[in-house]
Amino acid sequence: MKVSELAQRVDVSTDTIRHYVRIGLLEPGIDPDNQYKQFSSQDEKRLRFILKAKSLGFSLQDIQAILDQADKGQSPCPQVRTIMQKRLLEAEKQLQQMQQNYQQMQQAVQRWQTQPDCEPTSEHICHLIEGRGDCCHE
Amino acid sequence: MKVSELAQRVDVSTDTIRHYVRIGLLEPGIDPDNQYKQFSSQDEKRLRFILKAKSLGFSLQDIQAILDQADKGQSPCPQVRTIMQKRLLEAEKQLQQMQQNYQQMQQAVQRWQTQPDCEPTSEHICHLIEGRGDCCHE
DNA sequence: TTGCTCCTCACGTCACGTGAGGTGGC
DNA sequence: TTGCTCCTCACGTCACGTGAGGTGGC
Repeated sequence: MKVSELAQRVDVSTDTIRHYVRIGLLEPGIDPDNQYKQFSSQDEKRLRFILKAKSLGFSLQDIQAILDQADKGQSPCPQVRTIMQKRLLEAEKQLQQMQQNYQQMQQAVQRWQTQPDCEPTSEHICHLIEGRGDCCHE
Repeated sequence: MKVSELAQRVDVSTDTIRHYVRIGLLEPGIDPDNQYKQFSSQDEKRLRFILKAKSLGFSLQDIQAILDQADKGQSPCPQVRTIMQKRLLEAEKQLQQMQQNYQQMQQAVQRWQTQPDCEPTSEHICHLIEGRGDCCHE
């Protein structure tokens, strides 16, 4: 099948598929007459696998390594477990970081509700961002 | 002061400062003799402002717009409030997304604890990623 | 002269998205 | 011929980090 058909079947953009081909995750056949890519049902399975792995937090590089291993006929499972551990730790840190940031943002918005708008001075650019306290009224 | 001194004082890398200069967030003077950048204490304040704004979730583009407004002598506060609303909503969505992903990752790891490693087949690349059920032992 | 700092390109990161410019299929 | 799809560059996104190759200061 052609790019657009595959794209429809698995519900991704043709650009995404082209990207995966570009970086070697997918290797479709090529029609020698017109250079059109020919995707087999194996390619479709491979693509679905890629998307599933992505949704579990693997990077495209991770997935490349996993597929390489499997293509060699060896079990990718040990690698999968190792990488996932790493990604899980990273995700935890990121999540905590995001939660902190989010709280800070919320708190800022709350504080700002009782603060007026002010003109910038040579000392302060924006009192909302720079901290609490009043501003313009000397 | 020179790049490295400023970098030390506000605790960022010289590369970060150079980046901000490159995109116009900072506009230090330049020593005509040696092309060295000369940062004033106003530049330092500006940099501290940038970092504070960043920590509140503003993008560098946001900050550029805010600084432009303030440089014109006008109050950046209304803009600041508007942008923050937008960023807050975005952050909320991202946070929820990350939380969902994180849960999925955790659940996957749990399931995998009772699943063995298996060789890839023409039908399956990695049963861990592809779903539940057993694999190799037909 | 040595070792440190400064400088400017220019490319890499991550996972695509987006033109531009050209071709095949019906 | 028209309108749609396909193709390949090649650059943009975000906030820097990282060489490479060269220069100033002490």
